[in-house]
Amino acid sequence: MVGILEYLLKDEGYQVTVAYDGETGVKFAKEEKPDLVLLDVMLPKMSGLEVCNHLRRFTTTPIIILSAKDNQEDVIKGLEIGADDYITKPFNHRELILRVKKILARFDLRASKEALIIGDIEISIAQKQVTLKGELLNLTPIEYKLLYCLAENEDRVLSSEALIREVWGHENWIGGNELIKVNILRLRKKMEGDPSHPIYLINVWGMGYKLINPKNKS
Amino acid sequence: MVGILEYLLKDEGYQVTVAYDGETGVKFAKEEKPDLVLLDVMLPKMSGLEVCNHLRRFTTTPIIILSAKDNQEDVIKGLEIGADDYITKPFNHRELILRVKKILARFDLRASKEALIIGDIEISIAQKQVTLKGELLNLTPIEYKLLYCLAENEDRVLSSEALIREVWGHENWIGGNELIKVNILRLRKKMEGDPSHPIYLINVWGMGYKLINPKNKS
DNA sequence: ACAAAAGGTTACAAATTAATAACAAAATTG
DNA sequence: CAATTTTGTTATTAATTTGTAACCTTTTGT
Repeated sequence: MVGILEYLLKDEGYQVTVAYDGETGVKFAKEEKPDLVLLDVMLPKMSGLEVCNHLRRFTTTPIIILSAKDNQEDVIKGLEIGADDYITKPFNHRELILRVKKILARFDLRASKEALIIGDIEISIAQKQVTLKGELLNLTPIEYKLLYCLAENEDRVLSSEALIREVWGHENWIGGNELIKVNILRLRKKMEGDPSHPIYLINVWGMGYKLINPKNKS
Repeated sequence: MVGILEYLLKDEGYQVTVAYDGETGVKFAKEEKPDLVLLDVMLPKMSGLEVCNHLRRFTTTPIIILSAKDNQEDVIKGLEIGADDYITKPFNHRELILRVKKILARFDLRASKEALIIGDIEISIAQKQVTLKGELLNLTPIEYKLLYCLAENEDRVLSSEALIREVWGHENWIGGNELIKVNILRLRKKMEGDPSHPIYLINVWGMGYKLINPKNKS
């Protein structure tokens, strides 16, 4: 049974950790913080319902319960305790995958929305950090603000004046053009493969700068 | 249909307000701020999905979608838009009540976890104690609060200002940056193997501090 | 082609910021 | 109330960031 599930899920590209009894299951859940728990109600050492109850004390990770078709009571108890969905055995393989996907999609929605993504650039607002192709860029606060400001206005050209106002908060054109030039350069050095031929941070002559997704042809 | 639902829910002790079309539904939701919204996808004037979308603009109230069994597309769309659960028609009365209870319980739960776990750190809220790899850390009240605050926002960078507000309750930026620095140092001395090279309590230059689980590669 | 304007690059000094240590005030404890 | 612990303040040092200015390159209009 565990083997089938493991095979099915890994085949879909998920990373799977298995436990053969409730106790180790809870332990793994604590350690690894999975995105989803698949839980059989019939388990050695600790019943699936106990496990479910236990998990809910320290996490809101979605839990799907697996139970025999003739054991609806446990399903109902499980949902009461805080499980998110259930599947009855024997189950259709496709249905299982579908449910897993659905639940994950639902819970994904809450966490995301906290990032701006432009091509390979990901700006995590919560972490105040930027990754490029998964690698962390070590941006300074000014650089971060500048990039964030441009990212919010993807494809739109922002004038130096506008940037000075947005990023520095200077109303009176202090620092002027030099400030922009240097800091754009600094950003490019960190995020462009070849800073002399930028593909993300583009200058429009006489107008200002814009951030683009190089994969969007236009 | 509406009648059945109203009867079922009132029978369970819930206070129910009904609306027969999307527009008035949204209006009521704005006015009465319900704890839960039950939403049929087939509605006059405004589709259930539109209503869902609209509600999500001003509230995080849990939303359960009702749809016919042969209309799974709308369910998926609904979940994408931000619904929390769905029930297919025709539905089992007991199941409906269960789902409602479960959703309400989950949204209640957020507040009342027993422990926060981040890597090897376990913060027992009831006991106000912290263990690292099972060993008890002797934290002072301020240190505990600081760690707790950071743990609640795992991975999220908190600025010194935010921490001063959350931990000390000072609105007026009293104590300032120094206070944070020193207390971060004190925490690190107690919980980091090598306080000079922290693996949990990380600084992001110019931004603030965050607590991370070093086992989560990212 | 040439000058003017705009953008790119480099180098450096001033200003911030973080880590750390030492000390004094305040709060707890017995 | 004295002793201990906790907490806030200040000072020092090292590292990092940031603005400024000088200089070079590209674009544009004549």
